[in-house]
Amino acid sequence: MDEVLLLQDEEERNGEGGGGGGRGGRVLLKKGPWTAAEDAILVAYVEKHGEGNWNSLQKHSGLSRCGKSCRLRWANHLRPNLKKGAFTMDEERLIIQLHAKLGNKWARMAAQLPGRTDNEIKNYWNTRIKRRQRAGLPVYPPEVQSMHLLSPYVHSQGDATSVSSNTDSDGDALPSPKGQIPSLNHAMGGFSLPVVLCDIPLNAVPDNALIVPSPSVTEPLQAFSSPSESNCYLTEYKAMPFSQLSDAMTKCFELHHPKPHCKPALDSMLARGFPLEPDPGIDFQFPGVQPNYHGFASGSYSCFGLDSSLKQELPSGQSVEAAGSAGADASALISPFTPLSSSKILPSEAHTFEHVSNSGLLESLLQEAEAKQWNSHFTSQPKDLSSVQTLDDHTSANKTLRIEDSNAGTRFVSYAATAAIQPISSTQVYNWKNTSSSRPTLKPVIKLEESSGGLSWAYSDLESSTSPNYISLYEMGVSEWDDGPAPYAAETFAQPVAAEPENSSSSGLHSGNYRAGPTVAGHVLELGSCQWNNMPGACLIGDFAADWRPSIAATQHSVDTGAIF
DNA sequence: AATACGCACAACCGCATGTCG
DNA sequence: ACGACATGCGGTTGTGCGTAT
Repeated sequence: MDEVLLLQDEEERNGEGGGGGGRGGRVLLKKGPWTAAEDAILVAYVEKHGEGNWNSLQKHSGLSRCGKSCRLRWANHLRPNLKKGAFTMDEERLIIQLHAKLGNKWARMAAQLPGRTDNEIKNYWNTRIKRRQRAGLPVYPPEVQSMHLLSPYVHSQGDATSVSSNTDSDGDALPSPKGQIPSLNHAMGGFSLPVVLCDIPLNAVPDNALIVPSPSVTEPLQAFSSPSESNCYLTEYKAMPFSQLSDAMTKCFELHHPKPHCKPALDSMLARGFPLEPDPGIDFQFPGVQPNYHGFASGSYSCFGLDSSLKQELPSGQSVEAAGSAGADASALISPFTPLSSSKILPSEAHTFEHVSNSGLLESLLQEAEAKQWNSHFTSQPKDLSSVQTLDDHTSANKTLRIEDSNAGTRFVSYAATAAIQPISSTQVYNWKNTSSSRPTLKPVIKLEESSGGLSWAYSDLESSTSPNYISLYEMGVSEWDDGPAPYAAETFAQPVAAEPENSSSSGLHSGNYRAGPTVAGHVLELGSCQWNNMPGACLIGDFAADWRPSIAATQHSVDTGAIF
């Protein structure tokens, strides 16, 4: 290779800052690969004088290299404790996770990979990872992808959906996503479902819940990062496209689920949780086929208990045997909770929770719990969930059960259903609860239409609409929870600011803003926070006509979709 | 055998930031 | 406060090698 000779004045023009420049006349600076002799000179100099003063090094070592080049050579190749060779699996995993978290902050990533340089990591990413894109694979593995789908700094580019605070908890600037979270969060409204998931035996999961615990998440939500004695570890999960569900699901459980007692339920969960069989006439491979149309299935469920450090005692007589009998799912939901500690907390002392929480969402959730005043239904006799859901709270997508058990301590169980409204390529989706091969009956519950006066909504009997601007929400799989699920699904959908939907037969036209309900999307899009929405039970899958897309893109910050129990 | 291509790696370049006088 | 200098970071380009055609 030819040597490239730079004159000193050229170097200055090249932004070297003139380090050592302008003082020694014309200096020939070599470029290109380093020779062993040059390396030896550099190593000897650094060993004698230490790192730094790179321009001085250039002047005094006899190397015809600019200081910058010396620093780079030292940092990337010559300094001690450099780890050579291919990245290990662990390192690769870490890189992916770090990149999902930090973006292209190679130096920060390198700081967490001892012996590795930012350049190495950068090269790794630019080659191996981008190869995935060429192959049509997601940049991130599904669990990581979903994990960060709704990270507060993830934007939908070019629209009003930015939820970024632009700073992380340390106040550091967060990277622009620059499409790093690609299609999953595109402008159409990649709001989906963040989930806080605790250690819940899978057999506690309702059939119709779509739960993908992702314990690979390395950073538990702050509010519950250390429930020392409980099994309440928290993980976060975001919804993911149908096309990735099965894989991710399997991986998450098989690879990561740390609680052996959850294992036995895996098969049944998989079996009953994912009969997402594509209609022969419908292409569900949307990400590749129709990049603008994605379906998200979402559902989650959370429970969280109090750590014994809270030291709250439950007075005698206020215990509950949280066992269900009236409804199979209800009992399944509640009874399998493994005991926490002996900690107790009174409803009136729910604020105690706040000291472990910095989440406004959680706060409201707890307020809700308090508002319920821990009704006597639940303290005295087995209940099915529907009896606990009697509170007419149309303002929240979350319902919180307070479960107090003299043995198991106090738990809050929050559950909700949230619609993951995405444009999908089909007008119909499947009820994954239905394990038969036949298509379940879909119940459209809402029809949204845009008119000059704003958005109008109506309960719809149509299975699908031919209107160019519509959203139909299909209720999916809540029958075991409630005999008549449609009302609540409808009631919480796109609530107008000034008026609640009146009843299940009403319809109305509402101009102006629609209040984003406290569902996931609302929080994500408005507050940039999404940590405390949890939903099991049902998911609503929206059908979007293609023409709806621009409108939604413009209004999704205020039009929320969700369903509550 | 010649060529094209992809890949991995190394190095460079421009810019931003920090430090110091 | 300002400028000069030093350093660090991230994007980009260059190079060599292996493989496929």
